[in-house]
Amino acid sequence: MSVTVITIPQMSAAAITMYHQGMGRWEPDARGRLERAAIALYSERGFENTTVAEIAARARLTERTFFRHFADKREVLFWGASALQELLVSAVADAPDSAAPLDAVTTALEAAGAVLEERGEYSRQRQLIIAANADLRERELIKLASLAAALAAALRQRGVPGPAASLTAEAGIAVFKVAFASWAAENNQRSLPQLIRASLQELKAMAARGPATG
Amino acid sequence: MSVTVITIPQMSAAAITMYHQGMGRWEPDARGRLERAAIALYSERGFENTTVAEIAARARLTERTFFRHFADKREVLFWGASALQELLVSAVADAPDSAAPLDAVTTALEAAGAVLEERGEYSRQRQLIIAANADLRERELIKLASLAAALAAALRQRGVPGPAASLTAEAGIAVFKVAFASWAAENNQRSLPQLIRASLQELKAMAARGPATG
DNA sequence: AGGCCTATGTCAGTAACTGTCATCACTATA
DNA sequence: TATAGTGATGACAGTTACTGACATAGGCCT
Repeated sequence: MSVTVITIPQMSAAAITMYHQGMGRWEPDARGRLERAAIALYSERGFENTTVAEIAARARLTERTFFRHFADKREVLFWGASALQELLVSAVADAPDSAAPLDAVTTALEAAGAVLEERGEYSRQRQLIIAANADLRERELIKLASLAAALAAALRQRGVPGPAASLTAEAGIAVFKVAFASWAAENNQRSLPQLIRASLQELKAMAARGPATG
Repeated sequence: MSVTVITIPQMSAAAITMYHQGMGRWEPDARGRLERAAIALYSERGFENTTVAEIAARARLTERTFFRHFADKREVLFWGASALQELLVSAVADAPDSAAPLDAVTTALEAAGAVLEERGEYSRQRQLIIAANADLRERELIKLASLAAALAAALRQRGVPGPAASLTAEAGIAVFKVAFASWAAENNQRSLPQLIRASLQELKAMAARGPATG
């Protein structure tokens, strides 16, 4: 049983500019080179048909160095999720006190959706890679689950009781999933934040309907 | 790129009883022996600290045979999910036409919950193993996602439009997750179906609240 | 009797990861 | 200015999950 902790090597900006003056020991931005090489290869020939050795070779590095930067072969596509998670959590924390829990979550998701839409090209390419492979879909789900847990925690900070917080967060993620799927499917007819709002309305309508309401 | 299809070897009941009369070529119920060995070892020393070779050895079989019965090391704990999924889907299909989508889903989940509660001891042991390992949690999430997809398809059969069906199914799964977590946490104070009903009520209340209802 | 079927064994191979130690440009300090 | 770190990478061996190909030998059918 061993837990590997990944520390991200950082090369100073000075070192990067100095390299081209012949000063650096290594070509700069190893992590970025690995990431670009991986995404290119995953796109070209698929995730399963790409070996870590090939990624490293294209980035002019060794396999060992790949695993120093990324915990595993999948994580290349997911390490950015933590930044998005922080964005979401602070958006929920900053929502006005008057906002209902579900609305606070949805507003936060709209903001995140806007960010994703800025990186539209990258987002779609990444989504294609993930959709094509079962292992990657697994990883995506656990990232979303972690997002839901973080949102639930943020809601509890706002005074929402435990189970309601979990349920609201999970429902918010469901809203996001459905909206994102529509966005990826249709060709930019509606923006991601718009789709998120629409999906939320649908959730509310669905929950309100039916005989056994209380 | 290769997809391995697992065909489950079946030994006839006759062959099983005949074995103890010295007739069979192999000890019977290889699959069951592998499953029991795996669960025992996962419980004793954890999933990561158990090798497939050890499981096979305890079951008096080879590693290769393990992979003929289970697609991978995790699948031992999840192959039963397909039966549960079929139960869920047919319960949704059989719900009365008058039932609202979300209520049809929840009723189905209550039935599944009752089944899980029968296997209470096994369910809890399995849950402990899964909770202790990230890879297993990933696998569980994708099984739940597949369940959600199957439920959504069943709802569409009932005439529920696409996005609403997805959203209802996802919400149903969220309800189930929260209820199951409570059930595993508290000591049999409330039954699983009861907890599912309570969780559903909470979802409905949450969706109804707030200013931006329409 | 002969031949097919099936569950398992045997064995060799690939590729994802991990641990350990060496290297050597850069940096801080004496 | 010598010297002692520091940090990112390389080199390399080892483990383990998984796959493919072929062998084996009971049971069954004709």
